[in-house]
Amino acid sequence: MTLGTDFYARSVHEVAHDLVGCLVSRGSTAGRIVEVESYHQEEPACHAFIGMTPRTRVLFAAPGTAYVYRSYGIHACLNTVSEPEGVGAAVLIRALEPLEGLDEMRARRGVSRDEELCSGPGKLTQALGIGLELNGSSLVGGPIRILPPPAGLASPRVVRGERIGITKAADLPWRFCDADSRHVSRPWPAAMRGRAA
DNA sequence: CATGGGATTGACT
DNA sequence: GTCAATCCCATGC
Repeated sequence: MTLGTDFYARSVHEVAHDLVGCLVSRGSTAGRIVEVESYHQEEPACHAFIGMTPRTRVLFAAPGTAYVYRSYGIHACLNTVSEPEGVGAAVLIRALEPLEGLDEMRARRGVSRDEELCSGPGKLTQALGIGLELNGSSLVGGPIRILPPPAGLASPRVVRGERIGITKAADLPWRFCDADSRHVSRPWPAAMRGRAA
């Protein structure tokens, strides 16, 4: 059913790549992952770079744990803790294609267009009703569930590029997008969309 | 104990 | 394109 612990206990970049096309489900809402970014403790843009503190504790927890943090004092962002336990690494879920519970999402978001519901890390947590209280919860049988891509559906073309909105280590190509989705937070320049990663 | 910054968003010029 | 809102927590005195 949901992706298991072994799926997350790998290189965080492989996990990020493979998460594109998977489903995120919470309550009666669900969406398909179309954009992610990977973060690793060895690199200064990662919250775990400073080591284990009360704030970063969850990043070092068991693979398959949800790391939810507050961004700019306003938004919640959802990550999947990856790599073996003790390594601080996670994949930030940046955008979804809404699939189920669209009316509930519209009510929570206060907008109606499908493309505005989950096209950003702070937007999708609001649309799915994910708050800081879910920090540290399990993605393997917890209130948030991540499912493999529906059988029979073509695998997405994944394009790779630089991460968005960070000031440190901004040159690392650790952002992964569905090249053909209209639901990403920032559309890729058409010229760069030609080749899959 | 005070201060500063941030993996964002939406409104406005 | 610019900019403010808003809060947790790491850091430094």
